[in-house]
Amino acid sequence: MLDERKLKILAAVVDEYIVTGEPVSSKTIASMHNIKVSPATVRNDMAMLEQLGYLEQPHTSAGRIPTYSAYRLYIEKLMPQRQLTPEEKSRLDRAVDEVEVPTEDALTESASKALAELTNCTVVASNASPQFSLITKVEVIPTGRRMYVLLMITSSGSIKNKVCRLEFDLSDEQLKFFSGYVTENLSGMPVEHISDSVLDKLAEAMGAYMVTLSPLLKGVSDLAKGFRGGDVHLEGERNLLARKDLSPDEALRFIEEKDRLTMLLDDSFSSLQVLFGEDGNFIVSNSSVIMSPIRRGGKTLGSLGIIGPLRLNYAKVIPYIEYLTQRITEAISEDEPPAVGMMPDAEDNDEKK
Amino acid sequence: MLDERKLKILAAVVDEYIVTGEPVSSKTIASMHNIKVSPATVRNDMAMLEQLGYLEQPHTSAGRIPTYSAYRLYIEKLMPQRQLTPEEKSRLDRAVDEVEVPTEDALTESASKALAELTNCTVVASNASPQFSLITKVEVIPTGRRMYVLLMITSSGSIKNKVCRLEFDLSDEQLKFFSGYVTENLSGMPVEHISDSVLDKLAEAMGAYMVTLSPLLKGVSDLAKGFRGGDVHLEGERNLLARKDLSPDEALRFIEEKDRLTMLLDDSFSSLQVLFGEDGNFIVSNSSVIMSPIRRGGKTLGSLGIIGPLRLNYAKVIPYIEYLTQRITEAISEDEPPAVGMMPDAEDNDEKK
DNA sequence: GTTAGCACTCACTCTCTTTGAGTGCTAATA
DNA sequence: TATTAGCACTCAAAGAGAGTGAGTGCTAAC
Repeated sequence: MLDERKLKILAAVVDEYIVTGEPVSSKTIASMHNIKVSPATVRNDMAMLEQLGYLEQPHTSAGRIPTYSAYRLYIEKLMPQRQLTPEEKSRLDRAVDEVEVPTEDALTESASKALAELTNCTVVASNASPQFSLITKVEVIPTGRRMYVLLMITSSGSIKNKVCRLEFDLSDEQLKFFSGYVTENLSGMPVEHISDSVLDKLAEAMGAYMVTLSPLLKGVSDLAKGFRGGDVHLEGERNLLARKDLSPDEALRFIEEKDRLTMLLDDSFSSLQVLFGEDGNFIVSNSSVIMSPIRRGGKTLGSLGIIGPLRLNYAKVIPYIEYLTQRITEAISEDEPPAVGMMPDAEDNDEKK
Repeated sequence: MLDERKLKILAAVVDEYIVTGEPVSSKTIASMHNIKVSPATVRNDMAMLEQLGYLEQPHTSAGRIPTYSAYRLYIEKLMPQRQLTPEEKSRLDRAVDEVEVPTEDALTESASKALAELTNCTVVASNASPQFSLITKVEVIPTGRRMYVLLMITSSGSIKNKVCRLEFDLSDEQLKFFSGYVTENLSGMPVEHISDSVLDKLAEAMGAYMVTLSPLLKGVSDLAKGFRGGDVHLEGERNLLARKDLSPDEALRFIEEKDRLTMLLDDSFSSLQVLFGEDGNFIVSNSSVIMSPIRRGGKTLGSLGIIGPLRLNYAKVIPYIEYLTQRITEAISEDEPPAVGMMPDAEDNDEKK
């Protein structure tokens, strides 16, 4: 039913439409070097492709445009398989290699910037699963009268802080006790497990200190909440808003409600995934979202991808995304698993240059 | 030349235009209860006001719209003087009072949110002068093998952090030495004074430790740079982009280049200031920026205001801004001056309830 | 199975007309 | 002298045809 030529024609229509954004006519297709038949034949095939749901006409006397099915088929089978050029490769490598401290977060951030720049699209980075984000350390630092900065660090490399004001000044011992005790008890724990009940137990165990320190515990709880709920971060929002083929209203809404994206992503998808802004979902109409996972030890820690117009240069962009996520995946697994609850004590290290 | 009636008519035109966005006709004005003359008379006055540069016509057979001069006059003299209702007052008070730790930054942030919500405009908050942002504390915290979080806290209450990776593990003593030494030497210093030469001196003085710790000093320098350059922060960007009477392109550009706003603000303006998106400046055309300073000890620490359409409900919005900035100004000066370089030692404090 | 030929469709563009809100001017009025 | 009624005038905006041409589907010939 879908013989070679029809597929070739379909691919040509998609290619052409991606470039021009105009409905594609049989004449245009027939004039291509790799198509050796007349416009009339192309028309017949196009009519067939339309019946099969791959093409549609805005109106009777117009050319054809691809349907979502066409894009899906195109991405899966039809599009030209491109290799990254050495220049592209080195540009992408740079984004990964220049990161000083290769945590998941830092790598993703640097990669996002590069990707946004190279594709002129908006980059989407999701920290899919807070259950894989473990608490590494909790620290309290005095900063002025009765003011304390509470610091929480997670295994993915995120740091959040919060200023707490207490009723009392705390002694050095108290501070040390608190951070030591909390770190010891919480480190290695997934952020999303920090519930009020966990903290209540902690408070009980602290006994005498409790009254004094409870505002700090409250702070810990607030910080943990801040980490929870898969973050979705966008880079280069302007690229989305600036596109004239996307509705600014919808784009704005997407940016505001970006967190809802996590729900649309297959819970622990293990390879590249493409979503379209169709009917019901909240993705901008006429846009596509391409996401690729960042994995470690069989688990999907997060994902990186882009949102762009439906008529996107998939053949160019997809290899970028695949390469970057692969490099990041490598980078975080070749690094030793992040230390958990480590509290370096006063051991003298040799200091060779 | 500008008798009472003409001013009344001008005010009425501005009021009406702000509401409808359509050119205002003589008939509309004449039908208002506080105007007791016929359309013909209004027309005569309007012609006069046009000659004086307060009104203009989009085309011959249209009504009049206000010019920038008209808005200026309106804001200065003409607009109705409104008192805040008790509800409004309490809503604004809440934004200031609910801030747990009343630093300039935290107050401004909370106020921004409230203001954006109440006005449906985009809120602009500027931290005008980094020279008034003093370093309060620098701290290093170990977080995994050879990884350290560097923390910098300023007098305005901002906290920034950076992860550094070293070649060696540091002992507790080394860490303590570093943060103590750096805090001692930098605290009280304006962030913008942290230059490479200052740090070089510090490095020299550290002598033996230097080689080991120099990546940390580099980190300090990076952090200080991050604080520098008067921050302009926007809240509720969507309100700007969503407005149909403003160009999305320009709005986007404004959001991206928001920092340029500091240059347009009078260096140390001491009372409410209104800017319009005119001719050359980069402010969105047809928009107005209203900023009011936040001061302390005769110095302008920052400012808070909004950017909205030219046809803005000034009579409502300006009192909001004035009230909020005044409350913030009070809040930060009634608080004791922020402790500088304080490093609480192990002194036992009494712990009465 | 492919293609040339041809009638047909329909968005787009252009021009022309109509409409009506709003003005400026003039002459009458208080 | 200030105000107003009356009227001619202007011009953007909306609507109505008419013409154009890119593109199609169908049929019949190759």
